[in-house]
Amino acid sequence: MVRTYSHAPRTRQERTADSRALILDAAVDCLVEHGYSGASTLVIQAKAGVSRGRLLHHFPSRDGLLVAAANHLATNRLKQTEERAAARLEDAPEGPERVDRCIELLWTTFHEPHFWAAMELWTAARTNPALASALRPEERGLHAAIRSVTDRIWGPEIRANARYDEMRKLLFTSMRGAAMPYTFEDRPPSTDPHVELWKATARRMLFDE
Amino acid sequence: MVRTYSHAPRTRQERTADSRALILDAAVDCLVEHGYSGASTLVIQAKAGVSRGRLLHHFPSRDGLLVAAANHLATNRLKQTEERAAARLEDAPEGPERVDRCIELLWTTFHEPHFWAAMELWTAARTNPALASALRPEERGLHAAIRSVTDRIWGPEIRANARYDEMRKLLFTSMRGAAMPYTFEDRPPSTDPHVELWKATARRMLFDE
DNA sequence: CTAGAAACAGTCGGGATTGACCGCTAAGAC
DNA sequence: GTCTTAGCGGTCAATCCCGACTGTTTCTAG
Repeated sequence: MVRTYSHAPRTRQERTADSRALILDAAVDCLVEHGYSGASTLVIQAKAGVSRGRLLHHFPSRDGLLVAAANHLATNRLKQTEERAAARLEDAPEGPERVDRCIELLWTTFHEPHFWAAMELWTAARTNPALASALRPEERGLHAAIRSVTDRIWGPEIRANARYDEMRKLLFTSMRGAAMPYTFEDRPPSTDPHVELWKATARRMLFDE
Repeated sequence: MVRTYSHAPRTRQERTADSRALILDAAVDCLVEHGYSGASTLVIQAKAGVSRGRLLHHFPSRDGLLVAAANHLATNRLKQTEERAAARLEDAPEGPERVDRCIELLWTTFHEPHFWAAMELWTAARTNPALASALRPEERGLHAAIRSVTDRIWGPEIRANARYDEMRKLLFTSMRGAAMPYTFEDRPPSTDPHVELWKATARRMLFDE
């Protein structure tokens, strides 16, 4: 069957950009919904609502598609975190009371779709060298960006603390480690006992002594 | 082709136990080598060196096999940790010097094959309810056991410390979180900068103030 | 000792997945 | 205006994987 293009006339650049974004968004969604092994090209193309030809034209191999999805995810994840941070930063208090708010805010970023998508990619990267090479530089940049966002969340006052850097690293890794079991636990992460632990530890590290 | 059994005569119980162990060990190996999606029943049966009939007789479905592999892994992981701990505990000093040794020992458990196998299962469990249900009780038991092993590693002196429990939880989750990026990083985990951070933090939590 | 079930061995069909491929349309260079 | 090529649409062959199934041997209960 032959079908004429129904799109409004567009430049090639626009078309390519649209197609890629459409497909990559779908790929990330599928990663979240079905996991790495369930994110087949067929499922992705269905989710994106594109033809097989269109998908394969832009991403000739599944590996390449998922590598691109990894990069796509990194930039999006950062953008989202920045927006969210900006939104919740306005009425944030200073001093010790700010600690609790910050920890709660940071903890939420560890059970969002983007986090799970990233985890799928990390896990898959362990046995997929192409994916690992793609992830390495991307995650480095992302990490630096995450750090700057985190710094803004905590605010200049806390950031000036001598123990701030240690606390930041410790909480970041601890939260990631605590988030993992929620792949199979179904209770709400917001009630995680670690939250209180983090609050107490952060307060002690920053304000005691 | 018809082939007579070449095995020495054995009871059914023994045979079943042998077959299951053989297959489950292979399944865990495949999980480590090829990841969850690469651990197909065909690959596992090849690794185990068993016929298709033998594999399917004991594990009629791939899901069931991987669920069983999860349980198998849990018990083995614990056993191994206990042995290792016992071996390295003998000449361990007491007091602050013990802290460094303990942290190094604990950190090694986060880049062993068993850890990666568990991570594959956790990740897969997120989009696989059957696996998630199997993991939940198993991990609960494992967690309790891990805790008791950890307690013995730290020793009674440190364990008596008021902040011990907080420190233990914090380090455990932080190590897990710090271990994840090593799916795509290829530098040696033993040089991870977090190690120094953990040592400093633990010492301060336990002995300062 | 004998029946019946467990413990295999090996084959096969159905379904899913991947990427090659052929053909067409429209964008953009000249 | 024409010509080249990017951007698709849709089909197909090859492959892989899972689990059903058939047949055979060994254990074990009675």
